[in-house]
Amino acid sequence: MSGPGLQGDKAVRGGWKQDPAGVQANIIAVAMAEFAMNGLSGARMDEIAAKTRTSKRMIYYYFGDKDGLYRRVLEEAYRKVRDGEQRLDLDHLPPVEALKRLVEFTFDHHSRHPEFIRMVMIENIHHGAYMEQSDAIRAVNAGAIEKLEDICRRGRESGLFRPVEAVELHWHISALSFFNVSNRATFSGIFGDALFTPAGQQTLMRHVVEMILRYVCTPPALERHA
Amino acid sequence: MSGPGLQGDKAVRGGWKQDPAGVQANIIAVAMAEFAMNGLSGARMDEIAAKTRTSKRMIYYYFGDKDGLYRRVLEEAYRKVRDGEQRLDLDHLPPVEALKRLVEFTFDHHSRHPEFIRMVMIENIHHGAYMEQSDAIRAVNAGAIEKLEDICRRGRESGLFRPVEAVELHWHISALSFFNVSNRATFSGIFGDALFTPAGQQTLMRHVVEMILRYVCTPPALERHA
Amino acid sequence: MSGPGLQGDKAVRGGWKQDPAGVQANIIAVAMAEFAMNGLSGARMDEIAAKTRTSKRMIYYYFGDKDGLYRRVLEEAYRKVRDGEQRLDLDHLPPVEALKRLVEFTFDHHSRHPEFIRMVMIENIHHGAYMEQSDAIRAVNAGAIEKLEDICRRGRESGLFRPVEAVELHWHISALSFFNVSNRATFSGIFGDALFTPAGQQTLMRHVVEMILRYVCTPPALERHA
Amino acid sequence: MSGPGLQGDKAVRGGWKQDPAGVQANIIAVAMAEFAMNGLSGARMDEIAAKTRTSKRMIYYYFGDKDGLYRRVLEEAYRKVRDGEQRLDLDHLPPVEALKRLVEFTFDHHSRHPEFIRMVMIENIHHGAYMEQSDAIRAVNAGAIEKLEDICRRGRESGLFRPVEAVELHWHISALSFFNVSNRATFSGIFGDALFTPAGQQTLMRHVVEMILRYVCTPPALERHA
DNA sequence: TATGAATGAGGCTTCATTCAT
DNA sequence: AATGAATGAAGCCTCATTCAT
Repeated sequence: MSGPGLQGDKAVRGGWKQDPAGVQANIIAVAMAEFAMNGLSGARMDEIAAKTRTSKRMIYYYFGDKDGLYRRVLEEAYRKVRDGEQRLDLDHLPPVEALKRLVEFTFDHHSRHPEFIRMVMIENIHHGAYMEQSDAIRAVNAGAIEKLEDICRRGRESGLFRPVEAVELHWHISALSFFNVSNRATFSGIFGDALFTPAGQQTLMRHVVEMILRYVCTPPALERHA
Repeated sequence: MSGPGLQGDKAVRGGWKQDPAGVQANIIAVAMAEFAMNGLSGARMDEIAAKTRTSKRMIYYYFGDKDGLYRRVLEEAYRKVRDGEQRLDLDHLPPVEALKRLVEFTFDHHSRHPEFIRMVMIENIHHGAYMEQSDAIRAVNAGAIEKLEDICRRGRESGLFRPVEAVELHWHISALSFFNVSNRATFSGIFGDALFTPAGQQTLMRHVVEMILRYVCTPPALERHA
Repeated sequence: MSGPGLQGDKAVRGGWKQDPAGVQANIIAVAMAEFAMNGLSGARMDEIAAKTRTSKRMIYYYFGDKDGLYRRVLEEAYRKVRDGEQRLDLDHLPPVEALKRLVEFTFDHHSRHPEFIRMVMIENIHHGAYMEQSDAIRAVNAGAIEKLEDICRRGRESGLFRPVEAVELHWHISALSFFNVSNRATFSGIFGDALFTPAGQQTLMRHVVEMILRYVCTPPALERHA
Repeated sequence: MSGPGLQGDKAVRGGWKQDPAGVQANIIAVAMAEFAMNGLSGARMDEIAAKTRTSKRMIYYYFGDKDGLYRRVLEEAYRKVRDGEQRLDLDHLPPVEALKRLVEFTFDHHSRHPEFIRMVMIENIHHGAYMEQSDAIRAVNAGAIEKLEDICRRGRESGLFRPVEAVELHWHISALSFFNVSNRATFSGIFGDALFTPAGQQTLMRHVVEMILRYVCTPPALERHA
């Protein structure tokens, strides 16, 4: 296999027509859509190649094989989501407000990035085997709970929060935000889609925020933010 | 064409060697394990047949094709889980206790039936397309929230519960119980598996119960059950 | 293979419920429709059995295997058609009239028995291999040209006909009558179906009669019968 | 998906080892023999592939599936036959001679191309369903009766022909020429093969020509050409 | 005579991947 | 860097037929 050397993120070079970074980005975007839509074994290399602006050969050239492509797409999915989270600036907000904002953001962000949710679902179907092989994914997620740890610390210091583990709190927030997207099909298939209309989602988000706050806050906080 | 008609649930008659119901049950059990393990396109009919006590041909005889088998397995997964829930007797418990028991049961039950969780994940990967075709699945799930509705009603009548929608409450309980199993691989891959040790799971369950109760109960309730 | 003994054409016996001859006739009728519709390899034993008033096992009991059933169906197809021809009484007609009637009858009869035409097409697709094995079919067709021989003889004796071979004349009549049914699909697909409307078919039949008469008759005959 | 785009008719370029046009032609030739021999459902893709200079996979690459291959083979069969007809130059002959030549050519051509006859038989067994889907086949056959129309017009203008429809005349010629090949097996099985020996065929062809001429010509023509 | 269950062989098709230029 | 042609392994499914009662 004669893979490429280093493919920097630098795009178009000089007056060339070639654009390795752009081609790779295009492949990844197309592949993410296909994997998210059909799963790992459900996605077809031919289909991916056809929707690409380049050829099948190039996919193998850049990513080695289907698994390599999948791994890279999974990495990018995490990267994109974590990048989005980085732009949240909560340091200047009081802890309750900050937590409220974080939950709202997570709930909304997940619902706006179903491909990410689906990539994670797929990775779980595969028992996390690909993520395990990828240092990049672990690196990308390293700072995922720093924000929450800061909020928890500040909340506890101000006496508004009970002592709760940041990781566990992240688990709660994730569960509610993730399930909302991941299980929409089956849940609405059984119980109707009232919760998934725009109005239903808004209410649901408010309630999720409230649930988290009621869980974290010492009793008096409830009155202030419900 | 060459499939069987309706196959009653009556199993072995007299000293027969033939046992249609048993053969079908065996196929379904094996197939559930394979589908849960590998997904719909990931599962192999050959593999399923090999692990069966019968032959590939019989799978097609009874279930038509791979999709037909999958649909039937999905049905059975739902049926098994709902049957388990039916055995819960909460009517004699006061509402807070009943809700506590229901949440614990759900959390525990889901964690004890990962194949069910995985079948539902897979069905969601497929956008709920197979469930949509199955009247049986809708029928099986019809009574899924009756218990919860009863608890909510009793809780509100006794003044202990705020008014909450049973379906939405079911959503919250499901989200927390489902995510615990469905996303275990990726979550522990990123944040470690502390939450998934036996001790971690017990703590988590307690916290999930508390989260639900804090959400549902009018303030004084918290002291009584936290 | 434990085939049946003699299955006489005698139908229902005494007060029995069983009716071997009727069952066989039913099977043959169904099978003829299926073979005629789909060809030998295209027809499905399951499909045939399902449309029968009996079971698959009985088909094998009576006819041995698929080929045996096919052979028997082919025999019956020939028998039915030749039986129809026997009912034509041409002896009392003058030869030109008799020939005219025979051609009209053949053309019409073929068009009314497309299953027969299709069975013969199918047998030709199979290079006549099954007919070759069947003494019954040869026997059934033995007298097929006696009528025509008689007409030719009478025509020639009366000076109205040129000397023509009865077998060859049969060939001409068959060709025109057979093709009309056998190639209807492709011919009308290419050239439209004007020739196959009721009006078109009537004209065509008149022209076929004329063509045969012009071929057979000494010149003056034309004026009399065109 | 993974099929080729349009494959130009340009064959081998330079010193290539690859030869798409040649490979396709080879597949078509082999497939035509197999389909003609065994029918559509009777033909085996494995058998076809084995007799090919390439692999089964390439058949699917170029033709999609068995039906696609069959359709293409049917197209080529029609194309080959119509191409042969195009090479007939009848414009310079007087109409009676031209018609005679055309009938002789058709009779002979059909008997020299039994695969074509068998493909058309098979297509009729399938009720013309594949031809219906193929614009190519309709296109190929578009000009099939132009020659005959010209002959009829010239014959009528010279007073030698009665007015006859070219399409219907084509039907008569086709019927006699087609049946000669299509029903040879059953006809000779019943009536012997005297008509199908070389001598028998020559006589038969003369008689078919005579039959057509007698049908078309005004009376005096008969003496000149019988 | 009758029937549902069972079967092995073989059919068609698709997949990710590599080659040749 | 790029492309159409080519491939082997393996997938799903169907068929005529027989068994057991």
